[in-house]
Amino acid sequence: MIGQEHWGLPGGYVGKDENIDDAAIRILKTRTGAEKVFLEQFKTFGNTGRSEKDLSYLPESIWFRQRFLSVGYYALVDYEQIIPVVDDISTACEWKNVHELPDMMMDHRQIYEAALETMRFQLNYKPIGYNLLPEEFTMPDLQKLYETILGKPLSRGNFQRKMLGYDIFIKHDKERKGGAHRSPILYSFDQVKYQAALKTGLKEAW
Amino acid sequence: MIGQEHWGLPGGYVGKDENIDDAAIRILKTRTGAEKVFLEQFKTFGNTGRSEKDLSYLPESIWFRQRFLSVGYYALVDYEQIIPVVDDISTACEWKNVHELPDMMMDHRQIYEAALETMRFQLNYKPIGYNLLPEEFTMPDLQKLYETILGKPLSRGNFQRKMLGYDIFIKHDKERKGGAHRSPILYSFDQVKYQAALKTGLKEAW
DNA sequence: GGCCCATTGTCTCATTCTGATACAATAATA
DNA sequence: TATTATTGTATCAGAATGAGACAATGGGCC
Repeated sequence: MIGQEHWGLPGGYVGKDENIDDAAIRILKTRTGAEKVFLEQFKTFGNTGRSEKDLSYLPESIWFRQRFLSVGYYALVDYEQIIPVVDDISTACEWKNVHELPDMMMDHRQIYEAALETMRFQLNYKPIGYNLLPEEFTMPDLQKLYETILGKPLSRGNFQRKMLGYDIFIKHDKERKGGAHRSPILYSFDQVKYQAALKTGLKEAW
Repeated sequence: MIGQEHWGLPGGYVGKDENIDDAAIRILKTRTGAEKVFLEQFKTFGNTGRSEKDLSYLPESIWFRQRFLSVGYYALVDYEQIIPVVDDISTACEWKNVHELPDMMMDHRQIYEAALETMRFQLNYKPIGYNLLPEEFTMPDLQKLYETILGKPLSRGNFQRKMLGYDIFIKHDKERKGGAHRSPILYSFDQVKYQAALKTGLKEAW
């Protein structure tokens, strides 16, 4: 952020004649190039005085000197395929490792944590992996993805049992060779079932 | 709503120097008198053209002719203890039966449905009942509350087993007499455990 | 080619959770 | 005292979950 030593989460304005969901799609596309990925609103942040510091040296017209709301959205993308793009008010834009997050401006840390919490929670109800894994992947691949998001290890056997129980995969008749051990079976997502599961959810509640 | 034949959900403006959570608390208090009840943000609505009708006969300054966002909050209150209060731009404000909901302005129907969905979902993770039931209540009372929210009947025995398993109640050594049948046992919420369950959630996820 | 090792697929077992149902307890009433 | 409606509680089968075992397999090594 120009004139600030702190990083911030990427964001942008909502156009006066733009739906907020469309704004999220547009901003994601502008800043990352990503399209048609999982993108969901999770929470709106609207505390006053969100910027603790004295910002009077900045022009009054700048957004974070006025009253504003941040409608939080999070997206799931494959970071290797994404090149972050700087915007007008920033000096840099890049990926950061979640285990080495720098200090962030205003309440962005809190926003990040709310997004993470929502995402972990959603993991129980919505399938993930499409767009995050290659077209063909193995169960250990998928498990690593879940473990990364949850930040903790999962039991192999039980993970596989649970996932396959969801019945959203297409099993291929081939394995991925490589490594001095048994080869894992390759799967793809069954798009029809995957999309259906996204809508109806993986679990019933009551 | 003045000049409109349709009803709307109660709402209000956020002050320029007011946190949105505080605004929700204030508006709830103003319109219902309720304080210190369960009140939670669930979703933000920001489509353009949310009012389908031609509103050009109204002054441009009126809020729903301009661009606006609605940050949705829902509260749980005992409707017998609440008297809805009219605001400046409305002609009436009253309770409606959810099974006989009138047509609502703009996207308020959608907002209502999102709130209901969130609430039903949360039922699995957060205890409810405090402020909605009298200080002392029975398991059948609580079950009726759940059934009302979920809109479907639940099995008696299993409901009781599950609830008591949460261990958030204080069991009293008395029953509520009345009716030609066995008297149900009276319970209260254990405030410490109840509040703890509100924070940590009733279920673990992964 | 035969042996070893790391990882994977799959099975089993015990525990817990859930849905369905049954039955005994109890208060009001006749 | 018998009847009835509702409640408290137990039981049973099935599903879901956590922990662990074991066989299968591909590559490296000799």
